[in-house]
Amino acid sequence: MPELPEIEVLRRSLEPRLVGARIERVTVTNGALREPVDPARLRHATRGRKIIALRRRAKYLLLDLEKGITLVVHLGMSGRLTLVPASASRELHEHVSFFLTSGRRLRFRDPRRFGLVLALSSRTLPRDRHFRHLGTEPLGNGFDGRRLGGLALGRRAPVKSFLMDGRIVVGLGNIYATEALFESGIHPARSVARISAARWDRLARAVRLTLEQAIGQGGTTLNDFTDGAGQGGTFQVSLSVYGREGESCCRCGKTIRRIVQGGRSTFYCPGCQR
DNA sequence: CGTAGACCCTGCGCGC
DNA sequence: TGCGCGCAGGGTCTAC
Repeated sequence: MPELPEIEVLRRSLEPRLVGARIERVTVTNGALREPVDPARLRHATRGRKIIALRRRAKYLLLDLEKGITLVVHLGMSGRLTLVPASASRELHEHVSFFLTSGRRLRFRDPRRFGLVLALSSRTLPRDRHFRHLGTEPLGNGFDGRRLGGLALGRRAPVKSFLMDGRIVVGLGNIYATEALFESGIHPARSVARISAARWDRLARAVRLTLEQAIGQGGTTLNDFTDGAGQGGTFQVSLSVYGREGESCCRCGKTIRRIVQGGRSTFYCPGCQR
């Protein structure tokens, strides 16, 4: 479900409703997520605290609480975080819920349980093992072709795998890595050792543009992504190649192909991408 | 060191 | 209609 644009859309939708709210009660109905949730620890770290800010790092949503605690939420593949009335009935796969003093409840639902909910010290969070090795933010100031090309030095990986490696650049998953490569006319299997400076520039621009447009359209809703109010996005209709195997390329008319890289589907146009 | 593959888990759509 | 299969937006660990 969620790559950088979806998490950013979620962050923006929740921010005005959550900042200033206080966590009153926490329930954990199934703590068997990517890492087991310790209900007592989670309660102790969050109960009674006010939410003071919402941030995003990579695909992690960060809720800063009073007294130096940050509540970390990752949606994995199928996670959803929504704000509902406290009295709303419990959904299937609603694993963790934060009841707020405002009479609402922040609901974490995640059928596949690849997601993550944990409380960390805000101060040491950058050094935490989940964050320590994360690469550069593609919407940040320092991100350009030069930086990207520099990070590729000494590597030979296919450019698609390189873009999806969170130690290099964060936030790009299967959809947006695929789309950015189409936008920049680069074949996904091309080795990063064989990409010119001009192409790194084009790629960095395409990454930024694709992510910004997706955010502007509320993210990509293929099956189930929604923002914090349950609203879906529309970027799926703007996808040029992702999920379009066998269709004609919107630019050149050639048939879009699907290959498998690192166990994931990659879609590309053999006419436009070299 | 960098890279490829297996694995975690549930749900859905497809072909038979 | 029911069943088995392959596939799905992420991340981590292992073996080479």
